[in-house]
Amino acid sequence: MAVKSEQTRQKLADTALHMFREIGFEKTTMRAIAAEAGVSVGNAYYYFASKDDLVHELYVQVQEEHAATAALALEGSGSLGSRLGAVLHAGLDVMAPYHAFGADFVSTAIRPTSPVNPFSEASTPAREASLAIFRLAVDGARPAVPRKLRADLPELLWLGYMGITLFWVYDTSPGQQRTRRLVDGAAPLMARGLSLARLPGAAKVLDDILSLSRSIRS
Amino acid sequence: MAVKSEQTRQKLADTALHMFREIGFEKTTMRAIAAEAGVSVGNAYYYFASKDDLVHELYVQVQEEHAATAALALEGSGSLGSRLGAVLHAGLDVMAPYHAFGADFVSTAIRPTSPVNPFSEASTPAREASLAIFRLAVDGARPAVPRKLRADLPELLWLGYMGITLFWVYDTSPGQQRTRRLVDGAAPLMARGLSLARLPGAAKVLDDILSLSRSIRS
DNA sequence: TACTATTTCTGAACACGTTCAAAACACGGG
DNA sequence: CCCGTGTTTTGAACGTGTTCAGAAATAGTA
Repeated sequence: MAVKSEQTRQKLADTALHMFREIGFEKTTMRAIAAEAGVSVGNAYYYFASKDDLVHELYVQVQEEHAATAALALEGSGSLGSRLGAVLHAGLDVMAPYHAFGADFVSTAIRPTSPVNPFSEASTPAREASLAIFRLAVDGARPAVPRKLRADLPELLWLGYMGITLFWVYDTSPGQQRTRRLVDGAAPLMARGLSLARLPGAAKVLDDILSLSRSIRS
Repeated sequence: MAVKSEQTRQKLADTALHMFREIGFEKTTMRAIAAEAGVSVGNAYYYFASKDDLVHELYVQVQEEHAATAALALEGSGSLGSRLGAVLHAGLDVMAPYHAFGADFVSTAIRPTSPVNPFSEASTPAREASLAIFRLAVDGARPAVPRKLRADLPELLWLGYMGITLFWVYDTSPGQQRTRRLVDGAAPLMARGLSLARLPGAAKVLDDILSLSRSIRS
């Protein structure tokens, strides 16, 4: 029966995620996961091709949770700065329990061949969900974001989110408050920077940044 | 005799770096390095505490070479944009032979506890040398960089260099030409962006960016 | 029920990075 | 010459992620 199979898979995933959170990446060995889940090592590999695959499972779950809480925070409308801040803080909230795990996570995720890599094929659904959140934040902003930016901004913001996550991983301050301050400072700053689009001198620079980012992407 | 000891160490380092370049990180096993160098595995560990330590050796060497070639390119003076471009291109030149190795390198380097980590204690000399290059690029720029930026800019540029390296690792275009284009576009753009410091509207934003970057750093 | 095909599961085995007790070596002082 | 001390080197052993041949359970069909 397909149900039993799904149960084993779930049990493995749940056990792994729990152990990652509680005792970290290295101590969570495949043998330990299998033992804790009550199956053999080989069986764990029947469901997950690698330990990285289990990390991917964690990534997907965190991303889903982020999308959900962020969508809630984005109901109604507000300035781009405040909306961006809400999305970023929601992300930090969701990741918080995994901070100790962060370094190992990033080190795995950054490998282009890893399923955990945010740009990888395997991460497409998670990445799209995350991008959608930033699109929502941009589209619902009042005053509205300049039209010429509206298409590119979400992706750039998502990229910035990756950067902030990186900063967060390195942030050993209590409660990662430095990252919180970074978000509080950067979100409105970014929004105000964009309003420079109306200054004649700055508009040209902004245009160049946009066209560079477009030309690089292909 | 201390000479023989140093010879063994050198032989191991040379062998490892050569193998990293030729056959990649994973295939370069400690056993293979030891065999190729004509010593036992245990002996390799007498000189290098870990495989990461050997990667650190590579990092230091690449950094030294970068500092040397960049210093050469910075003789005389020129615009900040062109000087920045020269430094960045010099970096790409030096790293080029290791592009295939890049992913594994970054994945190792990004782990905060690794000796390869650019922010780590072990990397302090290499990091300082690299920072010095950017300081040189900024100080020798004509027209001169606005005074209030001169202190912070080198570190920010170095950080940007880390970002470009990350981009380069992911860049699978032939000869990493997309990264080359990125440098060609971003270097003058950055310089022109700074010249906005004189526009009254933009100056405030720039000030805020600076003070944010300062407040975050502590 | 009995036979086959498919899915699920097992545990031994492999190569890896790393550790360590002990061997081999170098060398100055008696 | 040999002893003793410190340095250098060895190779077996450990625990890890991963693989795989085959066993066990299940599903499907007659």
